[in-house]
Amino acid sequence: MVSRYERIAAELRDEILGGVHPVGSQLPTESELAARYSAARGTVRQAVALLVAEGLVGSRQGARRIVLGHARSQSFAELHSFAQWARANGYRFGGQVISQRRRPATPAESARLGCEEVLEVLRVRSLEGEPVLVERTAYAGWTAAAVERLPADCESVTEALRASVGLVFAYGEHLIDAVSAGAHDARLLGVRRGSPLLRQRRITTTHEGRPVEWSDDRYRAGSVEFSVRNSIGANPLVRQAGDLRFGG
Amino acid sequence: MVSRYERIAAELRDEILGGVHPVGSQLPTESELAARYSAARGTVRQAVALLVAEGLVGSRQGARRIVLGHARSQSFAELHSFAQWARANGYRFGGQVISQRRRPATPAESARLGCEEVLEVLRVRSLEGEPVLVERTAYAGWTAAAVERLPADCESVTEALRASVGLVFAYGEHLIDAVSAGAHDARLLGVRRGSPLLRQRRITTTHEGRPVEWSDDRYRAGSVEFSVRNSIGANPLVRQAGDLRFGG
DNA sequence: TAGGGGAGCTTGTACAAACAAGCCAGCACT
DNA sequence: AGTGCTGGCTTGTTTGTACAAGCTCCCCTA
Repeated sequence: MVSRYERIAAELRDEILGGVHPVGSQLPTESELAARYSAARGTVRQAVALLVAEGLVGSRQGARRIVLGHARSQSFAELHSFAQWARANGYRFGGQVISQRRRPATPAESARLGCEEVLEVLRVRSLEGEPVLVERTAYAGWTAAAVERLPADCESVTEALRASVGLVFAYGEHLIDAVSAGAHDARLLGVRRGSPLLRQRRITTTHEGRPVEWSDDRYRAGSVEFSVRNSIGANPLVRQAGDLRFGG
Repeated sequence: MVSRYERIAAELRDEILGGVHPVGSQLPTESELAARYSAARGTVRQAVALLVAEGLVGSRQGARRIVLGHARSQSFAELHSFAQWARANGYRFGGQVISQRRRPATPAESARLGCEEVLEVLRVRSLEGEPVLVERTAYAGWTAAAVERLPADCESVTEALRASVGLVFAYGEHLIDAVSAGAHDARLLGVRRGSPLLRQRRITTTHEGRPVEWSDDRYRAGSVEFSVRNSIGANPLVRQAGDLRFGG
């Protein structure tokens, strides 16, 4: 059972995406929406707050809310899992484990994952038949057995782990930058050495905040891009200085 | 005057950042917090919701809330404005206009900005004395006069426009990918041609949803990275397929 | 005609109350 | 020892009310 405010939000979102409320137009007031849906104003506020968080609608005190855009943010799962993202968008995709082995954790991994042994997995994933992503993942030791049981061409590791051992990836932190393709990456992706790659490093944790994996994903340039919407009120994406050695 | 829930959120955030609530520990319950601050439960919920949105705290129905991390997300202004971000983090920075001219809008610009003439500005920005960013911005025609009045070494265009003509950058949409440095970019940034660059294209609008600028910013690899936190509930960053020509 | 002052509207904040949904520890039972 | 269940605890949802803050537009005035 979805909650009332989620259903109202979905209905409004459909109206926006369907052109009932064009970009730049004003949304109905909270009172109007409350009357239309026979809901309390607070419930309508929750619904609209979702759309604001998605970047679909702009809001500020005193002024009517305005439709900002048509595109829709997708779910955590789609950002987290290549397979779920690709499937939700109707792409043909695949994946293949290139190598996999247990080894002691490096100091950095030990700090991030809180364990002494990791399972290192190297995967290549493809989109529409083209290899687009090299994924180097270190799984925390306590998950190694479950990961090793997965088939080498497992489409979605996220879903497989959830189904097999009930492991849920709940929170993630992502760092995004650009790097140059090394010889190995270049061969796996079928690009020239030195080509630009879009790198997404991420650490994922369970509901309890327990780290599960630390991954370094490198996308072939032009294959994938990240999109973020924000507003003056709040936004989640942050710029950070890299490890440039200044003054050197 | 900041609101009650924002002050409560700030206090809780300080406690988390100060180690009163270590990573992995449980936050006090809503009832406890409500009692401590003599506030209604709803107000406390608003405060905690802020921390959840920042990715600092994890939350799910039935279970106590858990502290997830120590780092804090910054504001829209810091993502949007290089100057505000750099200043807030204590970096020495600078900027210089390389070229600037009015010209007719390309079809793409016309569609995005909704105008027929744009002001094209090429800027280079530096961090700690090193050039790190090439910024190619197309300002909508109606802002051209105000932008042209700015000094060539204007530190923060955002702040200057706000101060001079009350123009507020309220909403943004950003696309992030990696590209290869062309000859021009390479010379401006002092890197070799073909080096990887982190590209952030963005469109910015006013409160009313009126487009102000369309910008293509290219960061030298290693100088800057983007960070995003998300949870299974909601997240704002989205992966998109680029313009890879499939099956070619 | 240009500008200032409100009036009314709209969103934001805060409180209170009740119930629903989900988690977890401890208990009883096998 | 392990398993299943239950009751209490905690967060999520919904409604209702009241007031504050900020925006818009109209009208009045200079």
